[in-house]
Amino acid sequence: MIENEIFRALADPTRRAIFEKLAAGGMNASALREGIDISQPAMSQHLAVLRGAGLVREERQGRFVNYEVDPEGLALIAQWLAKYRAYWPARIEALKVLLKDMDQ
Amino acid sequence: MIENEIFRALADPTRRAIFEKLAAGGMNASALREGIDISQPAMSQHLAVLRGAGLVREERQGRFVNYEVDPEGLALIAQWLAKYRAYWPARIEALKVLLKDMDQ
DNA sequence: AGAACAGATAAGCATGTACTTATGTGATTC
DNA sequence: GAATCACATAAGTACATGCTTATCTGTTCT
Repeated sequence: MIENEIFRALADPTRRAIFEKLAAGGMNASALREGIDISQPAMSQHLAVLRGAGLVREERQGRFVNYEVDPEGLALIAQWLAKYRAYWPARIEALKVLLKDMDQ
Repeated sequence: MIENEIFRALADPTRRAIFEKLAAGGMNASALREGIDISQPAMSQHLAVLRGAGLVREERQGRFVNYEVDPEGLALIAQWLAKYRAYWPARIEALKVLLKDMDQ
């Protein structure tokens, strides 16, 4: 069940920070470390977890490995969230805006 | 940062099962245990975590405590997710449907 | 081929987490 | 008011997790 791995992956604040950074644009593991106080192996391990959850995907580029957000994982979160739409408060205007964006 | 507590709360499959059960309708802690093989203290602890994350709220009713989904937590997940809308694949039709619902 | 570099993997360790049993607290019933 | 019930809290334990240092793999450059 990958849903489990997604939530487990996002449960760690460091991993959410990495993911957020990647959302601004794909980059390699070394570039990702800049600004985040983290060792090389730790970053590698976090990326492996994010990758296993389908939140991130990698692509070898020479001796670098470029990482980028994988929409797959986000889609699964969206699906999970959609199950509980009956409870979303009407005041979440952000989501309405979002829907309009998607309808274009 | 409650965002952290939300994802940590949902990282546990038992807690997600509890939350899902509550989404079908509010009920007390004993009723929640039915069908889920879990001890009374464990259930109580899980509910405390879900409550701390803003995913669930409680209401004393005599010697029972009724639990129900708290939209607050779901709203925060939606907000988190909305930050990455640029990456949502267009094929998530479910969300479009959902937006139409909200526009009504 | 060998040095240098980007990154992954291995192994060990300290802390966190989910459970257990035991007990405490508040409300109801007899 | 004493027993009972619904639930919370305490304390202990086994396992998971995130880190560390050390080492390995794969690629580039001279």
